[in-house]
Amino acid sequence: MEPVIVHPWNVQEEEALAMQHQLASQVIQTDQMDTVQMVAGVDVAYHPRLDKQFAAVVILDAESLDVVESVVAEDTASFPYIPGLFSFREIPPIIKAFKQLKTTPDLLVCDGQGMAHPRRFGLASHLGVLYDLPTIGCGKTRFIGDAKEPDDPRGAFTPLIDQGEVVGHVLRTQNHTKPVYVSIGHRISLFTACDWVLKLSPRYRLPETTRQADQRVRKALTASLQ
DNA sequence: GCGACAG
DNA sequence: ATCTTGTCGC
Repeated sequence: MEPVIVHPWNVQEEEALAMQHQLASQVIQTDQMDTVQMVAGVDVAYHPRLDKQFAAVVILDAESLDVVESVVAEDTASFPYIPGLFSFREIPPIIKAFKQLKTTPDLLVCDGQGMAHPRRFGLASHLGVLYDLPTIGCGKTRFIGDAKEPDDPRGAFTPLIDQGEVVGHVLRTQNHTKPVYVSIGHRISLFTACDWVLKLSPRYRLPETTRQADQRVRKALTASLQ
């Protein structure tokens, strides 16, 4: 599948910032999704030299959580890692992987933030707008905002607040386990996003989508080292 | 100026 | 993200 929006990636920091400001206005913060049957997960891994990168996209059956399709693409990173401009480093290889996909997902879960971002346009929002897909940001660690520690039971959450605004939820997906940072990517509400993260994390801290994508991308990376 | 800083 | 040894625990 191809993006519905195409824009240059060989940009400098200043232009990338301007693009984020412009594209952020297109993010939809309410549920605009059909019945979710296919859920996608995406992840990127790096060669020890940090210029070679691999992206994996997996498609899971939303009910059984079985993997029904997976693709991997290799690329050379051209944009440096700059906090706040993460998507300009990771999306190019992800676009390569998406081109190989036969299945169109109904929802995409990303390893990183959505609106929990300085300009409310993290990786998940960027991918959502580019592909016009409902997306969720599910990060392993905090990027911006402050929050109290959520209570013990799985499902408990606290608001993640930045500049007086709720930009995400700190959500506990397993009892006595470090919580994850959930935020709106695109075309979904924060509460629906948390419901999906919980549904996709029946056994482990991270959603199965992220785990499966991570597993495949690591395998591709390891194979390339031999 | 200093500290923080998705992956 | 990746480099790294052991270690504690289910």
